[in-house]
Amino acid sequence: MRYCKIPDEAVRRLPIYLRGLLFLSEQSKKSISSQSLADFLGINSWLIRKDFSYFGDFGTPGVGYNIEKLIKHIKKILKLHVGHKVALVGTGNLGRAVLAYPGFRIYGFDVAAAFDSDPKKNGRKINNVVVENISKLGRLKKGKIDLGIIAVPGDAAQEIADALVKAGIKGILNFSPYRIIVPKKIKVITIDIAMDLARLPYYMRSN
Amino acid sequence: MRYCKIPDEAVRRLPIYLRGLLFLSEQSKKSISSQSLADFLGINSWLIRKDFSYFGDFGTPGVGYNIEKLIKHIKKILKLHVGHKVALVGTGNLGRAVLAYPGFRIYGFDVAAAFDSDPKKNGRKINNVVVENISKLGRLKKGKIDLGIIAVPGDAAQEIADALVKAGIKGILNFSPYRIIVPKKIKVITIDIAMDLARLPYYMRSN
DNA sequence: CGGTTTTTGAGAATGTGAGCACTAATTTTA
DNA sequence: TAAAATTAGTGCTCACATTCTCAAAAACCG
Ligand SMILES: NC(=O)c1ccc[n+]([C@@H]2O[C@H](COP(=O)([O-])OP(=O)(O)OC[C@H]3O[C@@H](n4cnc5c(N)ncnc54)[C@H](O)[C@@H]3O)[C@@H](O)[C@H]2O)c1
Ligand SMILES: NC(=O)c1ccc[n+]([C@@H]2O[C@H](COP(=O)([O-])OP(=O)(O)OC[C@H]3O[C@@H](n4cnc5c(N)ncnc54)[C@H](O)[C@@H]3O)[C@@H](O)[C@H]2O)c1
Repeated sequence: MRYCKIPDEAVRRLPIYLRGLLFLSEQSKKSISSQSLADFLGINSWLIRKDFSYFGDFGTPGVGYNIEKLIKHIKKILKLHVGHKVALVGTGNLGRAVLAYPGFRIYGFDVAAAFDSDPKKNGRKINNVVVENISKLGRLKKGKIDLGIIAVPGDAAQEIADALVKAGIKGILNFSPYRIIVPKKIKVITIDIAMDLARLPYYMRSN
Repeated sequence: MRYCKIPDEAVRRLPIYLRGLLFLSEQSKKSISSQSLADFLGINSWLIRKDFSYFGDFGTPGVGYNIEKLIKHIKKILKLHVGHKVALVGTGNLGRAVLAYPGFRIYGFDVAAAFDSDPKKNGRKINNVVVENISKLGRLKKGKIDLGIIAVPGDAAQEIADALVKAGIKGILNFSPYRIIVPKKIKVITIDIAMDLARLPYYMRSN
């Protein structure tokens, strides 16, 4: 199974594993069995073993997986072994929450630039990042920023996406509920909070 | 295929359809073909037809689907035909963004209560909702609130989840990156923004 | 009113992932 | 050193989801 293409669903789980392993690493644990990790994360042990086996032999039978080795490898697969700079567009309520959130750092992300069209917001400093005018977005190219977060109203999302692509961004995290169209080589992940909330009642038991 | 169980993946798409249909309805459109809807939403037409066919015959060959009828039916399936009141716990950056967001209303949600443990935040009014002390969470039962949103730091998420369940909540939207354990009949949907961002670099083309 | 176009709905084929069971490898223990 | 215990790795099966194809149904048009 080695050297296979990693299934999308497994890729989706890798950040979960990574967060758990980083936590264990901080506690100075050296290795862990798939069963213990399974109990810790609430994921079946065989699924963990299968996922890990997609990218090579890392476990030692009778012992488990070397945590540091695994962290390094998962980071490499997710391309998180190098840090990434992120540009945020839209410093409204959600955008400010993103700017203030320290939790992106464990994955090596640095929200290094922020833009807004509202002149009243330009110049404000949030978490050491100065909010620039949206017209400055083109200058991104020099900054080694390769990811963008869209937190503007839906009807502005497409034009911002176009601008980000033009500025050389390789991936976009989109919070707006609008579909955005980009060149095939650019990956877009959309988080639509209202939509996720909307499928919650479906699963409610009425009892 | 009528009266079949609807696959989870189809349920995940229903809110997308619903949003699109509500938009078209506002434009006074009466009916739409699966192909036009497909172009509009960026989803394949046969997938739309298959999803709709899970819950009955609604289309008219040669014409398409009646928009109002479809909206009503999708709402019923998602149990959105009755409005839902939502309790928010944690009025930090993300919580405040949720409170201020008007977009939940199209799905019939009303964020009707907010709680925080920080006394400095208690009593503040955000978007017509007064932030109450977390100790008041138990009183929820009288308020017909059936959904909860967790926007507290990860290490407090489990205790809040327990409190929400005790207060009679039927479903939880969890923004914290921690796993929370609840009785089987309670549905939890977790949105982990950092994790979604973390799998973006994987898809980056290095060209 | 009959032929043509549009469009649905369902079944078949294909692809993908989850779940399970078993094998093999390594360590621990007697 | 040999047996037992632990644990990783992988092949197999089943369920589910996507994709494709096509016949039947309805509307439209001349
Ligand atoms: N806040 C939530 O809970 C929530 C939930 C679901 C979806 N969303 C979506 O997330 C996005 C942001 O939400 P929000 O609550 O932060 O909205 P918001 O109105 O608070 O902020 C939007 C920000 O974008 C800026 N902006 C508008 N047009 C712009 C443009 N063309 N270029 C640059 N900046 C521009 C505005 O000045 C404002 O600062 C929206 O698309 C919203 O639909 C938010
Ligand atoms: N902001 C983001 O962009 C972002 C991204 C990913 C994940 N998250 C997660 O979302 C959650 C909230 O994030 P945030 O940025 O709003 O954090 P925040 O620190 O701004 O807000 C947390 C709020 O919870 C309150 N709180 C703490 N303990 C509590 C308790 N026991 N009961 C009630 N209230 C309590 C605090 O008083 C504070 O108001 C966190 O779990 C965070 O990890 C946030």
